Amino acid sequence: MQSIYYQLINKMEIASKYNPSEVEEKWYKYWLENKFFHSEPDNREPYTIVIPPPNVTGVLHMGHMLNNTIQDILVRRARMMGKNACWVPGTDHASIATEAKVVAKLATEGIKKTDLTREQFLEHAWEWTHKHGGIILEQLKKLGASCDWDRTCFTMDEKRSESVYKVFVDLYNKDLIYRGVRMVNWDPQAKTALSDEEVNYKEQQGKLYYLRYKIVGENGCAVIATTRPETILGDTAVCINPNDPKNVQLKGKKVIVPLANREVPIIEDDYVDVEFGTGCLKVTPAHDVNDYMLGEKYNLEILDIFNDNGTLNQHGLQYAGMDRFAVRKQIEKDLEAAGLLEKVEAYTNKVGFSERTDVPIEPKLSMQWFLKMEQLAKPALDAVMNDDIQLHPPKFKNTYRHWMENIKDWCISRQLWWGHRIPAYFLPQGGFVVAATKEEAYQKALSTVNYPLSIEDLRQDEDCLDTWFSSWLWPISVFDGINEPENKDIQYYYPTNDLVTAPEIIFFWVARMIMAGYEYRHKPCFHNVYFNGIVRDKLGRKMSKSLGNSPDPIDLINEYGADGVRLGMLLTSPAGNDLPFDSELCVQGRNFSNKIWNAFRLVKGWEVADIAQPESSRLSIEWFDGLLSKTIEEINDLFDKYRLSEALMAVYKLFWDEFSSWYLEMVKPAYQQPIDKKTYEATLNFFDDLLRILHPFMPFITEELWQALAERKSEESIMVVSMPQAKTYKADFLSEVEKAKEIIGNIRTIRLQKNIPNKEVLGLEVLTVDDNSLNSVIIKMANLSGIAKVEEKSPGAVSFLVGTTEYAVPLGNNVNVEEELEKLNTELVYLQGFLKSVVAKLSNEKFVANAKPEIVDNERKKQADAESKIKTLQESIEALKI
RNA sequence: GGGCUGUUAGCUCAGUUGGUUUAGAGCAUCGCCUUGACAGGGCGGGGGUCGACGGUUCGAAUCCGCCACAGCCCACCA
Repeated sequence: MQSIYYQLINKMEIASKYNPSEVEEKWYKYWLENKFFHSEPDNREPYTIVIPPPNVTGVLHMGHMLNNTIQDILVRRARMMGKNACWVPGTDHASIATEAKVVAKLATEGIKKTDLTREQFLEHAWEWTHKHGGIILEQLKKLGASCDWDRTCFTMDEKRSESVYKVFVDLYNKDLIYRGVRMVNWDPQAKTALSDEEVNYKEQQGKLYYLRYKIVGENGCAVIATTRPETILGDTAVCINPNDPKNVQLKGKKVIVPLANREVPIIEDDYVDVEFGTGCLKVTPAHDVNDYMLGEKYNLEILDIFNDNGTLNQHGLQYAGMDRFAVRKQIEKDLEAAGLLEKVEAYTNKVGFSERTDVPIEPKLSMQWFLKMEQLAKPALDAVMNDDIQLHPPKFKNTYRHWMENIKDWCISRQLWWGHRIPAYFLPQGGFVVAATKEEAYQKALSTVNYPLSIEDLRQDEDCLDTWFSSWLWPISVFDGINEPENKDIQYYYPTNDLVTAPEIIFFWVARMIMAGYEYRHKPCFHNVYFNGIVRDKLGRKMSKSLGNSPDPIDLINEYGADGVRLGMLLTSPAGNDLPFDSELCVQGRNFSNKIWNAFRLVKGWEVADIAQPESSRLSIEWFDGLLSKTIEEINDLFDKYRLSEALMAVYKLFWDEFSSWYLEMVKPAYQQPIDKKTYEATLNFFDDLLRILHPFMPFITEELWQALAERKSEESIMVVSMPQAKTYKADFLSEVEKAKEIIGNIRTIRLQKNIPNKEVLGLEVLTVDDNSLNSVIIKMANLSGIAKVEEKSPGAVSFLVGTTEYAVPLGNNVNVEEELEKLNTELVYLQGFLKSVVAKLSNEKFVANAKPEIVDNERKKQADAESKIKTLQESIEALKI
């Protein structure tokens, strides 16, 4: 099959433009059929990446595109470097996001979540998941992702769920999980607690209300400033700063809460800012984090005035049942009417909003499950600080350390149904047991209670676990390393090698995975973390659905080809830097595809004959062979440093500038002339090597051309051949070629300036005794009749310097003396300026005394070179003047 | 408010313990070329007092101080 294709493409007129859509699907299918993506443990060194699981019902956006392109490059390269590469794909159940989508979908059908039982709701959720799930994985295939699809996981599939329950029970048994009343960020719309990380603070134009609290047994008032007058119904104290001279008269008194008419004490704490408002603070322990801390400290009563949906409860008195914001408006009027409102000022403050529902969050006391973090954080912090786990770029180390050193306990419960239900079972007469299954819980319960108990008496906690509580196990759970800690896969693939993710989730996910890794495998879960930037639009705005500024990656792939888009994403994307995306970048990627395609057309179009190899071709091959090795070394080094964009640029220049613009031109036979066999074969070998180096970046076009480059057996693929290795090369020879290129460049410039067509053959004189081994190449590339060694250049020759050697192109009457003089003078002025700066340096005694000897020697050499060049120039100028 | 980054050509970025011609790359821009791989091309050019000001040094884009601006993270004064 492959050979037929090979013959066809050889005979056929190849199209002048590369058509990606024709080839991409074909090769992806070919790779799948041959199971090239699949990995099983063997004797090779493993290379493992686990995908950051996208939301199960999500669709591919530009961020995924960038993230997965990088992973695919790393995986494909590792595979070609001889490693057993395994990239595990999967999806995340994304409890809040998915539940929100299902609720919204049900709402369009007129169904309220509260009308459904948990089981009914979950049926809808699973239906939704099956319908929309996995789309994103299919989209990943379009970009060429070489994931081991046989290993696809879902955070809520059987094994992953089992892992979650096991870990919960284990941590509970280790006394790291506890239940407690805490002030949480309550989302009254989603009716769930949110982590601090899920709250966005926004500036709001609000009001600052000054309220009068009558002093008990006196005529006076304490005036208190607040932004939230509705919370006075939950006030259980008023607090002043003990060092505040303004409020000494309040010490030890009691005041009456307006409207509620309750007496509350005045307490003293230096938490209160003397400068703010009146220096008096109302304390509402149930509805403000800081007030809660004061409440704990002074043992104040806690009065919760809200229902879960943000309306007021019975403590809200006459306002019971009203929404919190309606109450704020009403209470302002009522206070005013009662003469208890001193004044109202405009005030700008920051209010927390739910990341998911965009509703103002309500600090609320609530019974939640927590995971103690201090003990878990310790090894995770050390691992990053001592580089057992390296962050790329390393600037994130500081951020990481700061968070880990100030870590707070993780609230792991969420008031949702879609997710892993907390495996805690309440007993009929109080207390609870924690166990992975209801049966185990029952057994455990029987041994703790001394009353008759049936399994139906157990009531499982209604809440779910935070989504991250399953994803923090991901590098372990995808290999089933929690359930079967000794299994072959986990032993072989763990620790994974690289993690590629966005810096936004360094705490949500990365830090927690590291903790889980040490807790459950006593090893790092990966060795390197590569943070890709955030994809922004041209104006620097984050791409988002609401702004509508995000292109659909699939559209881009259709327009520019997957390889083109991959290149576009990576071209200006150093690790950790945001990527201002512009489809122009994909144009550059597509143009490069086309360049490769056309280079292939050229080479494949050559007629091969049994003729002698020209000297220039022999030299060109020697040169490119060396350059290839040198560049491979550079690329390897860049990959070691995770500088992927720079590695890509090195390959890009190697192919475009060095191979296409120089090498191919050097060996190209004259029009309709054949090429010698030796040169042809060397060129095909170079092409083969270049395609291999390019493959991780551009998998499709490289496969297409590699298959067509030579006759291939079936089941062969570029993706499983080895990456070219650097050989030793002669650096001197490479720099000699650079000099030859400079000579050629100078002659080209002369042609351009004198309007001499490339077809016209020129002569070249060189004023030196040294031989240049590359004359044959120069003659060919510059279209020269020959190179003559002379002691004095011809009259009417245009000269130039390369290094300290002077070259001259005789042009007869063609020389414009004025122009020539001006050009030479410009160069002379530059060199004299340069010489002056060098001489100044060298005549500075302190420089000569203090600088390293090699630096001084180098300056002397610069001086000699400049002097020699100046002399040559002056001679040329004199000669022209005659 | 606290902390961490950063500021180099129109744009995106390199610049490796201070010295390698008077700062580089890709893209963009400009000029010229153009039947023989490729106009999605070739060749050539222009463009930066390295954010500002001080300091250390024989020598600073590079080290130190201060300032300005930007981005991110943390906190969240009622």
